Amino acid sequence: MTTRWLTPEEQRAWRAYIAGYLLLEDAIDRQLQQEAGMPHAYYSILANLSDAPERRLRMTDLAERLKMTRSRLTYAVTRLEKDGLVRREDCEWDKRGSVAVLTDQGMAVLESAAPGHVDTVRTLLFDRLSPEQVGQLEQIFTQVAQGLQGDGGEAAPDELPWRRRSSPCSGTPQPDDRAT
Amino acid sequence: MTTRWLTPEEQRAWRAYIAGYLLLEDAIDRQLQQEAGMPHAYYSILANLSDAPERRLRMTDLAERLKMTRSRLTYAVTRLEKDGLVRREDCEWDKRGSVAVLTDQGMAVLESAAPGHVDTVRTLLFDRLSPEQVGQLEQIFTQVAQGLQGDGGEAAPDELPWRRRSSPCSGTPQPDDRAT
DNA sequence: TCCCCTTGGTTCAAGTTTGAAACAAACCTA
DNA sequence: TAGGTTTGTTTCAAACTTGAACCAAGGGGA
Repeated sequence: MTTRWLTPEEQRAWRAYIAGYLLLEDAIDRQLQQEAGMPHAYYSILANLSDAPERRLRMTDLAERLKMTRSRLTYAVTRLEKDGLVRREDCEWDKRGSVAVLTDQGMAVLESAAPGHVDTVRTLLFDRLSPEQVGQLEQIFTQVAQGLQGDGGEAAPDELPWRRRSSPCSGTPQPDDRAT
Repeated sequence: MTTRWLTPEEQRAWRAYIAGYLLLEDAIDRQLQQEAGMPHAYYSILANLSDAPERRLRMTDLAERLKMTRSRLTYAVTRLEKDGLVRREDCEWDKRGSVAVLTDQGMAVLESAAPGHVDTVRTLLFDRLSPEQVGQLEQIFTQVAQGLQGDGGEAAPDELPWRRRSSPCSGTPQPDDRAT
């Protein structure tokens, strides 16, 4: 099949997208590095844990939510643990498991960094978009993400027995926020 | 000033965007790594050079176009040079300068990798978007990027004398394509 | 129960990225 | 034209990411 190249419109969109997200991620990374001493991905780990029940999540769950590889997460959590922001605990009913828990210190760091981070995201992104564009952005990337993870199947996450034991290693999502 | 947190709509958009671009970049990187033995950023270097007049560009110009730091580019070009895909030459009228040139071999590698890459971008992104969404994507990220580079001022790049000497170290943009 | 296959996590080496120097050439100004 | 600043590029160490092993432990099934 003879390659279907990108149309001029697609090329422009692609270029704009690449430039935009590179600049945006760069700016966010720098801001967080300066004000919180960690890259965006690490901040996201803290933010994600803070939203989870009991501030704890199993490594694999966390990795999946953050779209990180497990080894990357292992490395990151090790660093955050050294900094005292996260603690690792064993999962009781699955001896293979490891649970990352946000410490009080981690929560404190997160709370002190959050305003600056949110402000950056707002200033650099949302303040420049109309409400309609915010909706379009969500719609576009939701479609893209679905195609990329849905591909695998993602069996409906219905009642996996161990997810409900009284003292869960990980919990279920929750809409709260510190902006990723 | 008391932080203006993200609205629910903004939160959803932000989360979708983060997940989407992480998955997308990951997929693109893996595809290129497998089929061309290099990450997306490196492919972009080749693609960008191939579009430039005489397939050559000064390091700084290249870095700016690709939104890369200079040191990152230095490292990348050194690697590509080892692979024989790019060659470095001295800039004649500015002895500080260094020019990256795409070799024939580099061009060949690029051309063999392009179809697969474009196909990936198309399948994962454009085939999932309506024509309107493609336009929205461009518009949104153009606005974002403008805010991020325009901030610095970016004095109108009017006639810098050396840019026009008969045998330019770098040239001017050009709309052609191999999908970044 | 004994195997074998899958799953959850970590480890290790190799490759990349970052940011802060270090240099050298080009520019400007007095 | 000497001296100081800016610009173009590389270098270096430290941090981060990747992917391929590796090591349990869990889950069947014969």
